[in-house]
Amino acid sequence: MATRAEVAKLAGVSASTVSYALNGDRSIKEETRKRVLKAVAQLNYRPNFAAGALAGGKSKTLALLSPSGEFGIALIALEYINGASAAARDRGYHLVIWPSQESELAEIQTFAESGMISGVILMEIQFKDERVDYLKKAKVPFAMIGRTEKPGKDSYVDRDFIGATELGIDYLDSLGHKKIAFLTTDRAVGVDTRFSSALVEAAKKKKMIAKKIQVVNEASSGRDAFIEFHKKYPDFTAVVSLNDIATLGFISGANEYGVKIPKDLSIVALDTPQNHIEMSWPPLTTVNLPAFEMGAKASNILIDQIEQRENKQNQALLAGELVIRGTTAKARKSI
Amino acid sequence: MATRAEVAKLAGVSASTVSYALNGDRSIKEETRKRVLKAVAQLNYRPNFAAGALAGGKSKTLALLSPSGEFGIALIALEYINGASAAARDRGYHLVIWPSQESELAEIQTFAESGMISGVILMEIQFKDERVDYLKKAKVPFAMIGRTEKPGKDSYVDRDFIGATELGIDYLDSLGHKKIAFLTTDRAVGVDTRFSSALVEAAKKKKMIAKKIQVVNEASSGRDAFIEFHKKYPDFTAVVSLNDIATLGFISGANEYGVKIPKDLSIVALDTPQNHIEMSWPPLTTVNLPAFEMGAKASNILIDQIEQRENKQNQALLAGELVIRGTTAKARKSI
DNA sequence: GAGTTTTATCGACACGCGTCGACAAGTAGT
DNA sequence: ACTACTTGTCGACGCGTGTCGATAAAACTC
Repeated sequence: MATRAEVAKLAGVSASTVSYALNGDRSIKEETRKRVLKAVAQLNYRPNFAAGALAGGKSKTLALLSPSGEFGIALIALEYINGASAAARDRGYHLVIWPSQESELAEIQTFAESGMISGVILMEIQFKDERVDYLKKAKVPFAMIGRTEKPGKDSYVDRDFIGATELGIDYLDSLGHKKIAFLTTDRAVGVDTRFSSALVEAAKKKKMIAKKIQVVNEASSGRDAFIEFHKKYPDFTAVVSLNDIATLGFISGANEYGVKIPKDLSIVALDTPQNHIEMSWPPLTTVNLPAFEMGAKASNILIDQIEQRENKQNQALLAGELVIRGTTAKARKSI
Repeated sequence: MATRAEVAKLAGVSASTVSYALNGDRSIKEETRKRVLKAVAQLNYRPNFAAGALAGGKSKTLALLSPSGEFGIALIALEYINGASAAARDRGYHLVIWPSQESELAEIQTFAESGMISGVILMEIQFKDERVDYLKKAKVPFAMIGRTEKPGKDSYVDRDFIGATELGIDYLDSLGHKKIAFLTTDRAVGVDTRFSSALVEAAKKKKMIAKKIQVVNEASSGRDAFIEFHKKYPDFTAVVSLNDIATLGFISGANEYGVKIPKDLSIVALDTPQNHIEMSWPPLTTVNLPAFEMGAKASNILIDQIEQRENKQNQALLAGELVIRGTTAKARKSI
């Protein structure tokens, strides 16, 4: 592999000039720069990663902390990872996946100090999240996908819950649905309640009746939810789901009981990653979760922060778009 | 962050002695080593990553090439990533996710040469895979999850197709199923045919009738498959599925047509990642795909290779285990 | 006990880059 | 014409580690 010195020789300049020509930290005559770039291309030169990190103290590597649950990384994480990884690459950074237990939190700091890592992306943020507190104390730059109860000035990317629910509700309203139920996992006050309270608000605006059905993140729970729904709200015509896996179970339940989707019952899913949509039949109408974009945005925000562009926006909310597929239709005339 | 020099001073030895004490490349008096380790612990010293890479030419970083399909990283990839990442960490390595287009293949080589990457893990291996050819030519160490038609001495981890299908078939046999269908995506000769031909063999051994139903990797295709199955093979009592997503559609179809699972029809899925199981109702009986272990094994094989432990086994086949859940029961008495 | 090998340690250097200070040449202001 | 900047370039140094050669001490050999 070519080194800086070789490029310098070929271009007839000094080694440091090559550096400046490439990084643009000092003014360089345009003609010289061109000569350098030509030499770079000719030799297929690429700055040595380790040397750069050593000399400059910048590793250009981001860590994505993934709380490894029972099944490891959560499904949705895939698209975050994809987005974050692609955006990082576009800016000359790398993304390493860091399956983390809580016990390993201290390790992150050590690695950050050892130059391995420039910043951290966190997912599955809790209302109160000790990881956030820790990283702040340790002065490791970080960005969240999701947000804590009071994010303050911390960097984050999150869903625009209000926008997303309104997209779904307004669409159901336009189809004539007036009595709906919604599936949610929220138990106590926490991250999940952001969605359900936004939904209640949106429904109220449209003068809909919206009843809550509690689920957990399992297909079987979705099926139970259908049974509950079927019994308690026989005259309801639509369901909004805030949990992707339960949705699939819910549809199974409907199939099982002979309730036709979308003729008898419409379903809109609000928090379903792209990859899950292909797994349902009929294909789900969703307000899609722009997970790829969220991951990408998280990377960009984090890199801005690392590079000290403090003027830049470091918080973002993304709503997603309504994508009409096969689980919604006009409300059947109410009984 | 503490440096090697500080550790040396505290331990009362030279800097190089610290190196040798930690890396064990030269003999060190046991007492000295202990003193060094104590100092290391005391200062919470961790060798600077970049410096190590620069001096030693070893970056201790693995790249996992993920062919970014339509939806980015494939679902199953998650567990591979988890496993590979965890195993890498245990051996002091890092795993970066590399969303790759074919066009970027050359980039990998450059990065490998620039010291950024020590080796590559490949997934979604094709029978003929140009990436494999490229990496071999470029002399970048690599390991495959899956394998090419003729892997030769290349490192790989793959499923034990024969073992996995036999587990599934033998179980169905023990339940009295004698006429089965199987869902598969194989069209031409390729990776997918490994599974179906193993299945045909296993069925023959048990004197079962096994009919093939062609699907593609979509839920709707699985539903179509059910309809085909229902019409063509009304007296068949079991289905083996080799495609996870189609399986879910197949079950939807069964629900829709009032065919009760497992009473009327048993289903065994052979290639279903853990994360998909939770999405079906009833819960799927599977021969589980040990994806985490496969990822971990791939890391370990690759690291062995990078560190030149050539004596070690560099190919492995994993069968998985039969996990009985809710989609299998004794065969209904045949008509 | 002289010669030889082994063990344990040290000092020095190289890896390739970022960046600071120096300096020559050019430009602007008076 | 003198000073005061600015622009463009270079040489030198340091980042923290791996590792080679040298050396002193210890352990064998006959």
